Amino acid sequence: MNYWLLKSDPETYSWDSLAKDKTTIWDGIRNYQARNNLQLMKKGDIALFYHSNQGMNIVGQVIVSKEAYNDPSTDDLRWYVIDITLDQKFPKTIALSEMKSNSKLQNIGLIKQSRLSVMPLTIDEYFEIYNICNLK
DNA sequence: GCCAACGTTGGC
DNA sequence: GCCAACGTTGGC
Repeated sequence: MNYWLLKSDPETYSWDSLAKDKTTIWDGIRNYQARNNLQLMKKGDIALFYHSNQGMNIVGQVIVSKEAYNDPSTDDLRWYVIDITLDQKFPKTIALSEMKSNSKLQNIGLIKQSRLSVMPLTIDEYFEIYNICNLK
């Protein structure tokens, strides 16, 4: 089991859209590093869902429901997609500013490489965020 | 709306 | 293979 973080501009595809769809194809990745990460994702892996530009916070988590396959929205065989399925909306969100000031989260791609849209998390990083988002 | 960071493209 | 020019992303 591995842990990931997926970034989405809510103007393009928001958590609310996923809440209606339940499962969606994660397409449009046109960056090699993000693509390489996509290809490493296994069915059952968990990904935190981050809203960029508007919100700038983590709102919930999803499960990888189908592993990487060729992006059907293009003939270009370089690009891949996965399917994700809604898992859980968090009771509490965590903002980018909170993550930036959390000493345990200084190495996550969100902070170190702000343009990367698919990135791995360590187990410790994942649970640090998960626990904050589920605090009573 | 601005701009830093970064990726891509194309001329040489 | 280098690098300037350009485009895009995303935080502020």
